[in-house]
Amino acid sequence: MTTGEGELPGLTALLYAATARLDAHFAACAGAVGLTASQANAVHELAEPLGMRELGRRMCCEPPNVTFVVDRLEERGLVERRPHPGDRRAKLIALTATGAELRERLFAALACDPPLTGLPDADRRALRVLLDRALHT
Amino acid sequence: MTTGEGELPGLTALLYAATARLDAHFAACAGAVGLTASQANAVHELAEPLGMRELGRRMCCEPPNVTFVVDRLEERGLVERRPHPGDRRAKLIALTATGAELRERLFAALACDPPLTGLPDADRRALRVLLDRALHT
DNA sequence: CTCGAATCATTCGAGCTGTAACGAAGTTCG
DNA sequence: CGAACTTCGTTACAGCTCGAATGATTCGAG
Repeated sequence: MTTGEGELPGLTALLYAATARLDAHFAACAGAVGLTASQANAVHELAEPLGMRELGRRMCCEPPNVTFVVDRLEERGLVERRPHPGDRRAKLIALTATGAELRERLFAALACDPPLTGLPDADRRALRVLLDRALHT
Repeated sequence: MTTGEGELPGLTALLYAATARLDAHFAACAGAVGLTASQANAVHELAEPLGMRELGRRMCCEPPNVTFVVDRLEERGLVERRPHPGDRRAKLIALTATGAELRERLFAALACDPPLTGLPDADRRALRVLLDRALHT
């Protein structure tokens, strides 16, 4: 949550600040099309119909959460639960026409002025290398 | 939430992965002393008695949240609300003896094997520079 | 084929988080 | 002084998230 006392002061804070920037941009784009961040996360992943479980995997969250978010999207007519052919337990979540149109607008908003774009490519590459190293040690 | 389509693929994911690592360590340390991450965040900041507002500022969250978390800590006898001398609106949140002892154990846990420690100092410095640059552009 | 284990989605309970609105207390200014 | 504004903490409400438990279905071992 804060420093963690062990790395040089500031690194942790900088990492949190960077992800906060990313979150803010995503949430702002979601809000611009009338969605919450979580709902937008789901819509974002629904390029094609997915089972609840697979959708949860791609959204990086647990199944109950997917149920909750899909409920809200279904109430608004943006997605529909379809029976899964060949597995009567499972369901396929698919965007409706309205949902698909909204997904297009979401992507358009996301492409507009994303964070970290001011950083030169060389720096971005260096950042990737360092973060990758940090995560694999 | 995910890529954001505009930076090189992976940078966003790496940043989220890094902060997830930090969160996981903090939550694990909190759990080790019987606290949730938010509760531990509050305890962490309570080096001295603070007003609700100031505590919220340091925890990086809104006032209602502080009320909620302090409620739980107070129920467990880890903190107490004291009247603020000189401002009858405000309260001072202070650790009890039990709370202070638990805070010590929290810090001990946090110091034990923190993330990103395997990274050489040079890399850490480079990371700081790059993140700082990314945030100020 | 049948019974037990695994998997799917859901529900429940708890906690976290924010915005809006509130009453109480302090501050400012005519 | 007294009215208007601000600030303090709280409450109410809505949404997000997870772990545990549940019922339905599928799969696998014998």
